[in-house]
Amino acid sequence: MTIQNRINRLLSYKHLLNRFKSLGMVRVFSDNIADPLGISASLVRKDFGIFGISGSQKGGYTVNDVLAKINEILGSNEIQKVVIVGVGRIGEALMSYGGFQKDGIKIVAGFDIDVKKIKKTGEIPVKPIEELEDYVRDHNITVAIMAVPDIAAQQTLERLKAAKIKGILNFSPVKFKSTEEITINNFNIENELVNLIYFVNKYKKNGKKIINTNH
Amino acid sequence: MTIQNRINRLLSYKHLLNRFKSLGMVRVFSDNIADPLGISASLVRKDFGIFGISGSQKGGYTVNDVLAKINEILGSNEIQKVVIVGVGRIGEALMSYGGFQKDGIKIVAGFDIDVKKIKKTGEIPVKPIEELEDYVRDHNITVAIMAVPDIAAQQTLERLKAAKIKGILNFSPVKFKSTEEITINNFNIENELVNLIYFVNKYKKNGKKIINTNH
DNA sequence: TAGATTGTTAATCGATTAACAATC
DNA sequence: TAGATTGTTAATCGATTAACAATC
Repeated sequence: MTIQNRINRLLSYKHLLNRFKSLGMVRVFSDNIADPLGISASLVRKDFGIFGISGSQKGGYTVNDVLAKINEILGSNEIQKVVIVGVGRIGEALMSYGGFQKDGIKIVAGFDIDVKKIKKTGEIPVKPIEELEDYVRDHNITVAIMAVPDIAAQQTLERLKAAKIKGILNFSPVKFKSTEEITINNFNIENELVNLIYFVNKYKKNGKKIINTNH
Repeated sequence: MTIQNRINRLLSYKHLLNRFKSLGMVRVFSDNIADPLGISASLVRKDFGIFGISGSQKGGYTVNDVLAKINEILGSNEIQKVVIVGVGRIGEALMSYGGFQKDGIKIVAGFDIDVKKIKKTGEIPVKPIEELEDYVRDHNITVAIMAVPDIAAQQTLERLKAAKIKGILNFSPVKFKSTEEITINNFNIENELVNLIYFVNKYKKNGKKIINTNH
């Protein structure tokens, strides 16, 4: 989980530094970054060190340099093409959401088993699921979002595997395990809700003041 | 983060034990649970110990007893009422999703600023945002799902705080920090995607066979 | 130079696992 | 009893933090 934490922090650094930048700040010290994020300055410096971001003992880190380096590391400069399988309400919501662009992510196509969903026009086409494999190969896609109902989950996974997809963000209620061939990150809403409810109702109630970590 | 991990594991145990049960299994050993989940039997026993689930050295744990205890711990027996603020595509998707029931969670109302979304009929009513505070007080709601666009996020948070909501599952693209008064779990799709893309394209590419942890 | 910050090593902290005594 | 599993303590492992030498 260490890499995931580090990449998540990198994103936090990016957002914070962009805000610093919009305030006109040019240079920052590790403390300036650590404090708002509630982590230690050592960790910021260690993260930077690991990713080859260096500063100076005099003036800390240059905001623009750090941002450029982070974008380079995260690949936000090239466009990362992603497909969505399952164009229900969640799939549609993600397709119409414009916020991925700033991270260099572009949803290039949707796929669905239901012919009524097929749409050749519009910004993002919706294609029949049968075309997934060819599309993924022809457009060199490695990552897919899976937003299908539980009964379709297993079958969809097989299709994605057959298409040689390497990473799946899985919104279906069925959890799947990663293997060497395919990385699957499960986005399980039920789990999150149960967790939160437990925390709020059971744990915090006992007069304890535990602040949750937001993952 | 320890509690969250433990509760997540409790949910995994629950799902696995339900499958064991459907196969007709009556008793299980800690090994039987640990292996499919890829954790150690010690951890299973430790988790059980912490939550007061006990077994016997002879026959391990009784499936039904463990399930009953887990449901009790998670509060899945009583109905946990949750409201949704922001009835866009994601909000609607969650409202129409029937899978929360098995975990004892019920979405009892939606709230929106847009009068066109208001709906008095139907299974789950959609009310004007102005009624949130009264509703939350009258129905003793502690947890809310926030599914609003970024521009509405800050304002919505203020309303939820004013309504004395204790826990928020935040689907908006704006991250918020938990405080002592309110626990906020951010469900940030962009982060997840950037993470996954980095992992698949950059990290795994180097011939390394790292299996992701699915959180 | 004196002061302050980086880069890096050592210490801490917490979660998970291994080991094993107790016990059925 | 012998064998196997639980419950629990000690060891390990990894991530974060503290400390500090190097350096601007």
